Amino acid sequence: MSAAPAPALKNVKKKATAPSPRAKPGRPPRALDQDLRERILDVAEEQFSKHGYDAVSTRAVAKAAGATSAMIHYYFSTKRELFDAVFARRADILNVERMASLDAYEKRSGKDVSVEGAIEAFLAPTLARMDETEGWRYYLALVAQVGHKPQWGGEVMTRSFDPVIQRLISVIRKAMPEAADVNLYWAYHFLSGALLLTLAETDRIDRLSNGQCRSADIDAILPRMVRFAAAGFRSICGAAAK
Amino acid sequence: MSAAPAPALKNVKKKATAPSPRAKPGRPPRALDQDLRERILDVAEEQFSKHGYDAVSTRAVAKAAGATSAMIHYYFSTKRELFDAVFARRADILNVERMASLDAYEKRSGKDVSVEGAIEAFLAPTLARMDETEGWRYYLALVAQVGHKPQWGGEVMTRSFDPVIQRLISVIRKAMPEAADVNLYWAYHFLSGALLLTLAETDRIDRLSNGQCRSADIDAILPRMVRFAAAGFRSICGAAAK
DNA sequence: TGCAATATTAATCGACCGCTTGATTAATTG
DNA sequence: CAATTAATCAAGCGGTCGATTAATATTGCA
Repeated sequence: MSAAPAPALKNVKKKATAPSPRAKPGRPPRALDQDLRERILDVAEEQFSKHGYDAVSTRAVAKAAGATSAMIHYYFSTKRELFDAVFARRADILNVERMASLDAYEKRSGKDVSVEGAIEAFLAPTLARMDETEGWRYYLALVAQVGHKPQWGGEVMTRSFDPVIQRLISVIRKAMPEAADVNLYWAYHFLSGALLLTLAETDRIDRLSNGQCRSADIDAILPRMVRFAAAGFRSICGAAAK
Repeated sequence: MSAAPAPALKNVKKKATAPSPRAKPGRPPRALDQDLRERILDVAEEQFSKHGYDAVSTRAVAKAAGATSAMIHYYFSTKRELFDAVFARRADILNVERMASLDAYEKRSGKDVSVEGAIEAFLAPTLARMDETEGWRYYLALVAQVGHKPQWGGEVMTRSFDPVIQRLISVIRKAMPEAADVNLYWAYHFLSGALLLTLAETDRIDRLSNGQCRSADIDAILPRMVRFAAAGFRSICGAAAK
């Protein structure tokens, strides 16, 4: 029997949902670190975003966080679980905000729900984060990558974001009661693509437009994206659509 | 000095444009391969598409192609050049088709150029390929990944696809002479995102819509995407846009 | 103070990485 | 047939990968 508690935890292999080494206080014996843990998450977020999940080693994350690679496995067990933690951290924040934004819009608009209003309520919280911190920009670019990553990328996205998307569509449906579901979903698919490419913040559009568009210029993007998508929704979901 | 010709070629390091090991017959000594080379490209295309560039090893490509890893470096020198070869192969085909499609549309529509027509001419050749072979589907999903890949992803996309995009915008401009360039470029940005997410063929939309949308159903996608994007272009580029 | 849980490290494991080497095979041409 | 050269392989290079281990340092509470 080993005396080390952490390996003991690992040996039984993530049994239930959270093999977290956090203070699970039968008796909280020590000021749990929390600090290094967050630092690891920050660094992993940046590296995954800048280079992609597969191009980043746990060693590289450890070094940049000023820790050893063993610490990463101590707090997160596997590289994949480290990624999941990175992804979930801000997804939870974002989902709360988006839901609240949609709720607020629906409440204040009463029966006068508009497609523009719903889409704006959906997009604004996310895009606003791009103007906030580097960390949020790293995270959102990571979301864009994951959304186009084969294998488990799709599952991560579905698990994290589908509920709020269904909520968005339900609000839009109030603005267009005659719309067929298939068309609503296809329209969302197009909107989603536009959003993800924006979150990626590659400077493709900057170069293509010879500097006339700046991919970080949220104030320019948000109103245009709202109008673009709303017009798109109407054109394929509206009464005129065959 | 080594007797082996291939390493000798490598030692001077890709000097000019094409260090192709093809028969450059001062005296053609053997029935040049061409066969294995294509097989390697096919396999690399599939693996890069399915797992991502960084998750695929040259050894894995070699094994799946029924060759040794040395053969990959013999034909392509480095992993990155193998990728570039994979990417360029079908990009060249696609660009010729897209240009021809836009030319043909402009010619046959005369002065009655429409936004819908231009966008259709731009999208149709690409989407049609998705119904053709597995190879094309692998390739197009790879394009979607690269378009959201940090670091050198953006440069690869720009180098390969920017000319035909400028051509598209020039045709659209004929349909909307009053449109400001900034708006045209932002509108294309949104269209591009929608297209890339479609090419990725993750089945996110399939699950989200509970099977009502199928991401492989090009006949359903093309007309909707054309209408969606055209309405979007008009809404932010049109005379009504402030 | 002692004890048990947490936090951390250095060392290590086997597998795999991109890439290179030296040699061999096979086709072609003079 | 001898010279030439593309095509191929088995083996190996130095290095990194994710993950584990055993030992130790630190802490909070009884």
